[in-house]
Amino acid sequence: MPAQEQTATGPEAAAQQDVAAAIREAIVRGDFAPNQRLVEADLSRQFGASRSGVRTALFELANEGLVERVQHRGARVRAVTLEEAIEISEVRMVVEGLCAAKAAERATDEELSELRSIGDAMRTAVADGHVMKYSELNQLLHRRIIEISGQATAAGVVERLRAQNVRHQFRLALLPGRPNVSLAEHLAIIDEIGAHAPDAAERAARRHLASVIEALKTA
Amino acid sequence: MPAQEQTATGPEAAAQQDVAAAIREAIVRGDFAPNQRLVEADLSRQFGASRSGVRTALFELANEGLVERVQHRGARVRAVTLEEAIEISEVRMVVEGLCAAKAAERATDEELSELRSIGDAMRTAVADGHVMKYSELNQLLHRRIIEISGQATAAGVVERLRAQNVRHQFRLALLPGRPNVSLAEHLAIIDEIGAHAPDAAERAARRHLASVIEALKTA
DNA sequence: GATCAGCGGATCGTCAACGATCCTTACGAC
DNA sequence: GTCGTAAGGATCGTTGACGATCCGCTGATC
Repeated sequence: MPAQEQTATGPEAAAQQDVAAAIREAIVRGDFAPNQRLVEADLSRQFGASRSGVRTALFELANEGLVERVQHRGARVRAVTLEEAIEISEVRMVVEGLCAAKAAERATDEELSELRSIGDAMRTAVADGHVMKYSELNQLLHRRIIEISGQATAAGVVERLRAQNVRHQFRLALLPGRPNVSLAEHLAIIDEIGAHAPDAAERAARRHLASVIEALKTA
Repeated sequence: MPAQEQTATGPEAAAQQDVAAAIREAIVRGDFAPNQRLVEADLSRQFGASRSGVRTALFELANEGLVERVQHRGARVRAVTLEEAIEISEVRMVVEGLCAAKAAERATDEELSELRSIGDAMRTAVADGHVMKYSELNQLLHRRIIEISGQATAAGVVERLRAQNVRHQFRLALLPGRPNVSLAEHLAIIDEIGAHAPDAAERAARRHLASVIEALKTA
């Protein structure tokens, strides 16, 4: 039974509103290991919130698929299996494909130059071997494309799905040689959006996510 | 200020566990009008549950997108605009396309004959002008295809989205001439799944949902 | 030595009451 | 007549405590 006070980074000031956000971040950052039990009383002490707040937060996180809840047995961090990670990526593949298509239709010149500058930054990040930086740009690019698409529903769906397999996504970025493959696919997406070619943009986005799925399978 | 006890169909025996399900059903069935305020105390009396249970339920429904919550101002039934209904259908289009493709890969002979029998039932329902029956078969077909695809993640996403625009979906089925168009598209999906042709099945599913979107726009 | 009933601790689910916040209405000043 | 302001009511958010349920352990029995 390990001690629970590992996060010494000042969590005590959490407003009891967004205790959900705090717990979510802790899970995503890996402070809570998969399958770790999340006892309401402990969390309430740890985050300086009431048990009701923690309880509400756990319900919310359960709906997002980040924690599992069993009647009278409490909550635990949900461990996303490889099969689930693949399923999630498959859904992301088609939904982000849709967003890429709509982005290709709607993107303004200003937004296009922003995407291209992200692409340039990715290129240099890969050239310089900055894996961490590339991973951030990766997320940024995906997010911006979805925002540009103006598809709020799709944005919500993808956001929820993305939170569930950050762990797998992250592990992927560390594979040697992976950034090079990924970079070309990302640049292709940007090009097709820049050409205002919806179908081609969708295909490019799907090709990229399909490649992610393949990488997941062989990891 | 109208009286709130309109549902006389014995809601008082609701176990405080699934009060969420009861409220959800009431919203979907139209017992609660869009934008109607949902006051916790009233609901607790109406469903014979504690305010805590109602509160938890409202949080859950908010996460599903069926109700809106504002800080200190309570919950109300979320009114799905036409734009949102279109967005939802767009996401459904690509996700159900994915499911159709996977169903075409995995469907057993038994499952195929089940799908075909649903198709036959739809045909006769349209021929006999049974709109209600057709609408039910419509839902059943979509659900079964998703189940056959074995994509649990996609199933969850679609289920959540479907609950949000039942109202629009339902209004659509009542359009004159609509069932005939819809029927042909459904049969095409079944055929392509039966032919174990993933790409064609995906295209057929997308064609169908695209047609739904067009119908929504002109409604 | 293995199995099973009973007990105790731990944890969750529920409840009622309190405090905080916001909207509405009424009142007065300009 | 219009605007600003203050009281009142309604509703939500939070707290603390109680009861219900489940798991692990102990000890007796076969």
